[in-house]
Amino acid sequence: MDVDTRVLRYYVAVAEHLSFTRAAQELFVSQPSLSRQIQRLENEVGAALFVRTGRRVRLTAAGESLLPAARRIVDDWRQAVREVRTAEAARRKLLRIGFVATGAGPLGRRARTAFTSAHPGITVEPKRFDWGGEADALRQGLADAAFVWLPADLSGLHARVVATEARWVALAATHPLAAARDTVSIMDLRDEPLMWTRKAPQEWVDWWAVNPRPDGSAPRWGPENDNVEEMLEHVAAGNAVCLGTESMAGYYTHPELTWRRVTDIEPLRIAVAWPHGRTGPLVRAFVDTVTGLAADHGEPRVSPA
Amino acid sequence: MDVDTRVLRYYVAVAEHLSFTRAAQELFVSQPSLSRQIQRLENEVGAALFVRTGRRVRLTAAGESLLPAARRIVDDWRQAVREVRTAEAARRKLLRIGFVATGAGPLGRRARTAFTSAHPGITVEPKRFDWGGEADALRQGLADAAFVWLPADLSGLHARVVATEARWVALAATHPLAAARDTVSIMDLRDEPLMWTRKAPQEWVDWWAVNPRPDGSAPRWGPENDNVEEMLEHVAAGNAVCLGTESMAGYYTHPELTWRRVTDIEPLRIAVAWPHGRTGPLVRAFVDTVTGLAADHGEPRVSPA
DNA sequence: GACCTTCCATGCCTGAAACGTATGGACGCG
DNA sequence: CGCGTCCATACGTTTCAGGCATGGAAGGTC
Repeated sequence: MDVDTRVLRYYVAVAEHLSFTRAAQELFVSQPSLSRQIQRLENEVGAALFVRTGRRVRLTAAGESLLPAARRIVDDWRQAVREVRTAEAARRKLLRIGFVATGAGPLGRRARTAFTSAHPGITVEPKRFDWGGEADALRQGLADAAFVWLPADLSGLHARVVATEARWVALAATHPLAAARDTVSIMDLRDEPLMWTRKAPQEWVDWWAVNPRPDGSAPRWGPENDNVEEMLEHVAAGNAVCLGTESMAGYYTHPELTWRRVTDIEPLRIAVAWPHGRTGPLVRAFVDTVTGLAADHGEPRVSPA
Repeated sequence: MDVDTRVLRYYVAVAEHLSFTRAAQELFVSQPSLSRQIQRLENEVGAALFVRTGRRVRLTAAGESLLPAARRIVDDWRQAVREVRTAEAARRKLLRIGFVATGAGPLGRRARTAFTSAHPGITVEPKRFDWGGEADALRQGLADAAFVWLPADLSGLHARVVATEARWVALAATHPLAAARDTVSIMDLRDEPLMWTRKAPQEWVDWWAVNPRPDGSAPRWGPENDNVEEMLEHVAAGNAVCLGTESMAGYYTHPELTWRRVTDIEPLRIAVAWPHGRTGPLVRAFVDTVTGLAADHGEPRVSPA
């Protein structure tokens, strides 16, 4: 009689991929676990939802008819939670700004101070998320606005690009390249194990890793991590190198770490983003503050993608 | 990010009763467990849903705003599951008839055989439920039609009273009343421990127990049970007596059990019931079969309550 | 036709969470 | 000022989702 929305998400994912294996990868669960959850659900509703015939999976009539309800419930709950979280923040006079690592760098701090002096009653609450988490945080109502690092999934969001930052590479202080060069080329990093994360989609990881490289080769992959601190720990320990932003080179100085500018890869584009739908006046005011500051400093002002 | 519809039902129940204790009773969970679940939910959505101020519970603004979504999701899922179950039964050419204990007695069996000969391709599947479970089974799509023992919660259902049955009492074969009387009065049972169940609502239990008694007294309560078999085991063991129907006196004969007619209490009314909304032609045909047979034998034909 | 790959299901173990019982603590009432 | 009511917390138990290892069936290849 009862279901968890998690199970409904599983069901929708399998229905969309028509594959347990691929759905399990997308959902970050093991394939056996997913199989069992679907079996449980089928048992609960008293009908098979999928026909598994060897290497092909397809929906049964029951599976087709239940699917819209599953999507509806998942979306309904998502939206309801988002609204409650947003309303609660508004009630507490909070403006929650999501970001990753250094966010928009100096622009973020300038925006925060400018906004605070213009709206003295409001507390601006910076909220740090794991790699690729800022955009989801907006969709889940965990932040009111965010500095999103592109590329990112912007569905359900408005976004304006407000800054770009050159990319740098972090090396262990003892790394040969640190001594040899003031700036490096992406091809200098050909054989270096590069950090990656499973928190962000593949597209995001590939963009950061410059995959494929200009010569068509693939990067060598190093350890996985969820956020800046973990990443830099690995780098300082000499297990890998990582790409980051110019701001990160300034913010995360560390005796065992050396930053070098990478000259021949495209810079990071940073957008200020906020969710679709009714947004409070504070969000609009913050976005305007950011875009105003960005324009003053010659940053591009771009329409949403 | 995820919720179980169970938790949403808990939330709705607390919101309706504005009391954790009473909601817990209605939900058949302990009050501490309910408190924990609500806390979890509040933590999940990031806002208090209730204000607990000593002996009074009331909704917060967040609680008010989340409530419609919670109701919507619970109902949505209920309905979706009901439709899938019903469609699956139709696909398998099944007509599932819910009942409790002996259902409508001889009328039920006559209806079944008549229906089966008129619809040879259809399998009629009798489905036995625990006390008070027939009506819920209809709402949950676990049966297509049912013989419902009144009083019952008929919300969401159509119902027609098709039979009445005199009530009898079951006694251990060794019970003094069994030897002394051919029929008994409800007041003869004043001091006998009477069976009861927590599967059915209080109103149902009270009606069966004739509570209050004609003289205003309350029954003496004996052990709890979920269905006929459990009930009669207790009675045969001499732990209690129980009220039942005339059919039960005929169906559940047992060397250690004696049945006696109770002369001075109102008979059981039995309705054939089916869910609101689109129903297949089979359901309608079955209902017509039953009402036709009931009319042939002089049973009342009554509109829904 | 035998082999191999692919993909879902099953068995087994582990960790988290939901439940119940017992108990604490705050408020209202007599 | 005790007493009852009602929600929260503590603790032990059971249930269940998750991962890993493995089985078994379907389809493709040589």
